[in-house]
Amino acid sequence: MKISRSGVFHVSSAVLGRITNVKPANIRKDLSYVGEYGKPGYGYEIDKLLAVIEKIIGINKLQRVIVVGVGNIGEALLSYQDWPARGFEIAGAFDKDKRKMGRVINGIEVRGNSEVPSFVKKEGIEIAILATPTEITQLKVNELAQDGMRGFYVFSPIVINVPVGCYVENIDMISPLEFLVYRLKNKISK
Amino acid sequence: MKISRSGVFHVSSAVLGRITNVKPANIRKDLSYVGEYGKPGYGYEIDKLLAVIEKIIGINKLQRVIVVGVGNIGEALLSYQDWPARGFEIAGAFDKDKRKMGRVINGIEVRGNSEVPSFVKKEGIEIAILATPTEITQLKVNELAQDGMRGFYVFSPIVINVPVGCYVENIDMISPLEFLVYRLKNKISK
DNA sequence: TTTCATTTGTGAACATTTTAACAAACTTGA
DNA sequence: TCAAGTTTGTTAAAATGTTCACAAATGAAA
Ligand SMILES: NC(=O)c1ccc[n+]([C@@H]2O[C@H](COP(=O)([O-])OP(=O)(O)OC[C@H]3O[C@@H](n4cnc5c(N)ncnc54)[C@H](O)[C@@H]3O)[C@@H](O)[C@H]2O)c1
Ligand SMILES: NC(=O)c1ccc[n+]([C@@H]2O[C@H](COP(=O)([O-])OP(=O)(O)OC[C@H]3O[C@@H](n4cnc5c(N)ncnc54)[C@H](O)[C@@H]3O)[C@@H](O)[C@H]2O)c1
Repeated sequence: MKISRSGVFHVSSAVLGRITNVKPANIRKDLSYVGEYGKPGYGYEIDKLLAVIEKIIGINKLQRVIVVGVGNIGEALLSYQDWPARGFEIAGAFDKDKRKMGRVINGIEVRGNSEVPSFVKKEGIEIAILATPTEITQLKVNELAQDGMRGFYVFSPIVINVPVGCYVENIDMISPLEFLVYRLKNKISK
Repeated sequence: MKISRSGVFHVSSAVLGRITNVKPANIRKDLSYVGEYGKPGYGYEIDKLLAVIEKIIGINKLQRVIVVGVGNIGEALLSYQDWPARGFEIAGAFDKDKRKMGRVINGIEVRGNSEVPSFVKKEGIEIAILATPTEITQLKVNELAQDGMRGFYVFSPIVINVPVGCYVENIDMISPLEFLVYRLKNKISK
């Protein structure tokens, strides 16, 4: 449910709790850690709350990233329409495969691996999304760290190591499905 | 690091901890909750440990699922090569778009929406992966629940409600990227 | 204004998770 | 067989996270 832009300008922790399946007290406590944004008897101003949260996360200004590896996942990412709404822009895409280089997907040109260093330097980009084959992902991260990248969002289901000053987030798209199987089997409502 | 099938047949909590960045005591405690599989002075037999875990999760036998919505993500899922290694098989795929129906991707035929009820009944499938536009995902889940589906793996970044006896797992592919931005900004090593 | 109904922020109670520490159990090699 | 060296499973302590409950603050209505 989109509660913003629908004639409602404020929201209580009770309502937020109903929407998100989180206990209201928990929501209030969490928000209290980052400041006091609510008014007693009224709730939280939605626009203000969103702005504050986006500022805290750091997605209040557009984040430009590159995609490395334009295979199944990489292509889906390039074709994704909601990047701007989420505060991101895919500034460039790279693949080692000659058959993919030169292709333009959703307005984004796929470049060769060798262009990475100059591209990210010129564009001032620090975050890379990796959708490369699992076997080479760690090597690729090492390489990109050398090129000055500092944030890595990795789709390979492995533990990735990075130098100090660099940060990595992993996503394993299959694990939640395994967990679903487990819950189904054991009737675990969560 | 793949530690199985490499001449090593057992592994200690210390080694598992190094690989996964988890404290050894934590690994031992967690494993102790599901039984006693380790030998003092020796560690855990890798094959046995894997078998036990797969059995507990329920992925020791092949899990057959359907994919609903063959767009960017849906197509990437159909093309994914590692489903068998992970214990899954995509038994069928469905889309409402006539242009996608009939297409065969990675050996899987894309069928029309209307075929879902008979297909899942005949094939005895209970789990659906939804890669549909965010706006219609909840509706689609309701529909599939009517058709007898009991597990839903949802790619839309929204809270999904299901009837009792049904289970849902969500994956928001963008949130981890937002968190990466936050960590980068605040130098949070995790 | 004043009253009534809401809703926040938080201190304290309660619950869960993580960590450290170590006796007991096992392997290995002599 | 025995002694030395590992590593487990578990207990208890410490740390972290969640929930309750309520005074204080605010908005809305009269
Ligand atoms: N496809 C899925 O649905 C899916 C599901 C779960 C996990 N994953 C994981 O996501 C990752 C990517 O999967 P995929 O299915 O998109 O793989 P893919 O094989 O379709 O794509 C990999 C791409 O990386 C490119 N590449 C290879 N080496 C490169 C290099 N050195 N530099 C730049 N590009 C290079 C390849 O040319 C290819 O285009 C894998 O780790 C996979 O396990 C994918
Ligand atoms: N593409 C990405 O990289 C990405 C990233 C993050 C989140 N997501 C989320 O994943 C979901 C799917 O995204 P996408 O990019 O694959 O979307 P998409 O628009 O490319 O694909 C959606 C598919 O669903 C089909 N569809 C529509 N209505 C249907 C119906 N009633 N029954 C069956 N099929 C129907 C469409 O024909 C289309 O093929 C969305 O919720 C999106 O927010 C996607």
